[in-house]
Amino acid sequence: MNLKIKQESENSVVNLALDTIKIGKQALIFVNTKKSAEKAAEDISKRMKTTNEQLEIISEEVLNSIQKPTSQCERAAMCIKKGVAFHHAGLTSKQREIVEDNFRNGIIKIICCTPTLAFGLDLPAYRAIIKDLRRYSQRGLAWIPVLEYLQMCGRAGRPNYDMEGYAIVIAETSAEKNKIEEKYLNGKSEEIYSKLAVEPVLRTYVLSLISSSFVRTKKDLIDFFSKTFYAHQFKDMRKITSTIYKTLDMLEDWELIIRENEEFKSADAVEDEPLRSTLLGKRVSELYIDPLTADKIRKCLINASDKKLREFSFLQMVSNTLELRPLLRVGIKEHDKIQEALMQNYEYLMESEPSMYEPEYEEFLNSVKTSLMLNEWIEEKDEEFLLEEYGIRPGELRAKIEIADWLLYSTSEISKLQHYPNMVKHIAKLRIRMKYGAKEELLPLLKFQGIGRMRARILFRNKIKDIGDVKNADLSLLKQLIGEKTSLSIKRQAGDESFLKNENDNASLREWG
DNA sequence: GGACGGTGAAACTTCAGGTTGCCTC
DNA sequence: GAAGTTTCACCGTCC
Repeated sequence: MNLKIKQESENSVVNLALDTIKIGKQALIFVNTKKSAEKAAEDISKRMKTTNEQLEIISEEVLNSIQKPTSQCERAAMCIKKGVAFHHAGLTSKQREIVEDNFRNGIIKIICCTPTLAFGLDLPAYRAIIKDLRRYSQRGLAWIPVLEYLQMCGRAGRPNYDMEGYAIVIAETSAEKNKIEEKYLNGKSEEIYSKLAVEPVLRTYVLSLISSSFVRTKKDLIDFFSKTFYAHQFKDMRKITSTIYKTLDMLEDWELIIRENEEFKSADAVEDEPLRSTLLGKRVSELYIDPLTADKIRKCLINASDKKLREFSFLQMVSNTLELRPLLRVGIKEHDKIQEALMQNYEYLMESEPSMYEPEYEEFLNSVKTSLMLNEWIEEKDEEFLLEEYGIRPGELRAKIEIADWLLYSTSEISKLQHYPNMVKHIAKLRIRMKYGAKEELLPLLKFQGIGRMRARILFRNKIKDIGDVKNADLSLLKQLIGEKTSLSIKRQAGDESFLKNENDNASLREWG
């Protein structure tokens, strides 16, 4: 099919976007990095002359969706004012939601996005414009899987609105055009491979089968796997069996399962060997963390018994797990700085530092950087600071916090089972601090509903530091500091009923630890 | 002569995403 | 591999 697109600029993506808007339609533009999503959105928005009231409102909303807007928020807001948005994992979930909703209702015309939008989310557009079919990988730039290409094309055409939809792939050269035609337009999509073979998945699965008593013997376990898609695809049952045996050995080493009878131990051939999970194994399976992570936590707790601990200790421990990957990367120029910070915190490490010459050292340093970043967060550094200093965007920060929190909770649970009850309190505090990004001194104030790190800090600065202070505080001062509604609410939560007029306010103090 | 500023080319650097897990109101 | 960023040499200007 031949499209005639007016060449308003040198940039074919911009031209396509402008043309789409001109014919009154919408487009999704797929690119391969967050940065280029932002750049593309900016380039297009610069060419848009008009804005409207609705867009102004959405733009404000996006700008102010976190307490203190970051440069990313400002950039997003600027674009949206012109009806163009970018969308990637660096936006907060609130911002992403705003973009998605307003694309659906037609107010936003163009979204420039990373592959986020190709999967899962149902966001169709008249045109799906695919700018990049190659993406950076270990071996340089690599062509993306055909399946992914199909996913992106699948966004073209909105079932209830348009009779048709177009997927447009941009090729820079004719050689590229040929390659794209051959690989994507006429090529076959890849086979789907079972992910069960991936080690972390396999060991998680094996543990869960045992701890839920779904399988009771080695034989049960092998039988189970022989019926999976993995086995069907892989065919070589002998190899699978040996992998599973190795997994069992690991789980036993990690004290997550028990092989009940000693006599079975020596004889691998005996398939009736009963399998049972330990108490720890059962809990780990319920917590749904990687058994390897659970083992790391357990060992760190043992190590920690004769150590001084700080927030950094826990943050580094949870950072250096598969769950938290990808970690923040230590750039070439930061290397010395991070190394130095590590030296300063060395005595607080719960795990032992790998040798500088081991391959895992790089990832270890990354975990140090990641934990330093989380540490800054709980010291009340704002998102813009973290973006500038650590290159982490608000959305990514939130994602990391959520996973780290879950791992901290798991650590707390494991320490209960392993008889380290004194850890529990520390971790509970740390979790709250991480949730709010607040220093320890704000903890009492954070118990109030409607009070986050910002308001708590304001109150604290004005010598209102705990529930008692709130109770005794002058209401007019409170109103000045944090507004009328919140003031009345926290007065009530503090048990000071003397001002009470607002019967509808049922907020009560948050409870924890 | 030297400090400063602007310019452009060369040298570096970096690069997508995300499901459930738990509990506590 | 390519886009974006930093570095650096070079040149002109002003004091």
